[in-house]
Amino acid sequence: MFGLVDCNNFYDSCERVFRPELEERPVVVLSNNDGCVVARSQEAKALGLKMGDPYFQVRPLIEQHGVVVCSSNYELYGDMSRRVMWYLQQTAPAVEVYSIDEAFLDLAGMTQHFDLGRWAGEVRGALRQRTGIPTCVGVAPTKTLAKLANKLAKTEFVGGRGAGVLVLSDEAERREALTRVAVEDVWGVGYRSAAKLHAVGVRTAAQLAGVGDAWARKNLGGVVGARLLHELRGFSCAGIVVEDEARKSLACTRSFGRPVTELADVAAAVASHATGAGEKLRRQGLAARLLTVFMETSRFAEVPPPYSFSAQLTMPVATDDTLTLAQVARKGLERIWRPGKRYVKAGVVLDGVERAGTGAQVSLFGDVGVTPERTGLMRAFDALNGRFGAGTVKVATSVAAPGQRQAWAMRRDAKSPAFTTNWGELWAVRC
DNA sequence: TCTGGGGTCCTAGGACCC
DNA sequence: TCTGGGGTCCTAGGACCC
Repeated sequence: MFGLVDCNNFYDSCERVFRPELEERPVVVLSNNDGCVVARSQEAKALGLKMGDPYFQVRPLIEQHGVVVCSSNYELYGDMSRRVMWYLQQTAPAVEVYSIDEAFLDLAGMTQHFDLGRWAGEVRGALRQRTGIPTCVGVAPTKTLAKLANKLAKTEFVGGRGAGVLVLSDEAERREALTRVAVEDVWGVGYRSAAKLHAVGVRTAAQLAGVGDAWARKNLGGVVGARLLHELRGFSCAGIVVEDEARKSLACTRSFGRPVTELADVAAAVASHATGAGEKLRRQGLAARLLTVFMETSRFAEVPPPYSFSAQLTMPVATDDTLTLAQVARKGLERIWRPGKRYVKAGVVLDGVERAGTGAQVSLFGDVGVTPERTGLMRAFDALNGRFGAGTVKVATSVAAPGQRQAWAMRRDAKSPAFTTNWGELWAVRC
């Protein structure tokens, strides 16, 4: 059996833990650059605000109803997520951290000894008490069914019914649950597949489970579709994946605060993203062999495609060295640079990720990349930024010329304090 | 004026290799 | 008349997830 623990309205719930005055009010959290709505409280959902709505479009509605607006505060959400995941890891035999607000639990072997419904209820209660975050739990024989059970548990819980837990333990319960979920709400059925399914009259998860395997293979992404049907029918096709073993790529990408036309500005952003990517690698003890640098123009402007330009470079040895990554990224950027365009986003993506130090090839030319001096330099770099704050030490090319504002800097006008990760922003309690 | 960021998996054609 | 099979690497894009 698999469990799926999913935090309710996660970003909103994180804000409410430290700002209880937001309780029962409509609240939205915006993406970087205050671009889109990415999280909504129940009250905000009731007003018709949708995931992904551009802020500038829904602003009148937000102001009309006095909706509280938060810029995204990933330091806070990341830290709250770690607390939730840590507790789950103390509690369940194996945990797959699926996203910032969700985890799959491997409950194999617990079926005979525990009442899983009761156990899941205790986990919910403990999480609420220890972290302040409300959750719902689905339990079922496959991951896809656990997601589906979670969805039903959440719908009932929000509607004032149910305990926030649903266990699908036998065939009758499984069949009944499938009839209550719309096909577009099944995990793995997106916008495109839903349209195809509607066109042939498939409306519910139960009907989807009954379509022919051949049809699914042809129309739902080949083997991906076939697996989906098996999982809905109760045959597990995917196990628990412990996160660290699984990481294959890693990225740092950002939209600019406003469109950028100069190479120096895009190059500064790219150097900053290469720095960020190097920090992520070292934090996780990883090194990468492939680096992709890309830049994009706006897909919403009246300019024909292409919108995206990228170059992938192979490094002689896997590296986690910021200066090497920044140099390689710069080389790639020069290769793809086209003047006369308004760029809105750039990024660095690392592939060919491996454990640092293991399996790393030795370069024929000896001194490429990993020297003790450079390893020491990076250690000092991380230590200084850790002690005195991110960005204390930077790559010079990422810094704007004296007196100039960074053309590409992000907008975050309504960010809450980093209540749990910054000494200067700790929550103040008056007695 | 203003439309996120970080992932996974899959496909496909051209260049190039043996 | 007749021109293989099996790879990797690169770029690009589609579909899906949270």
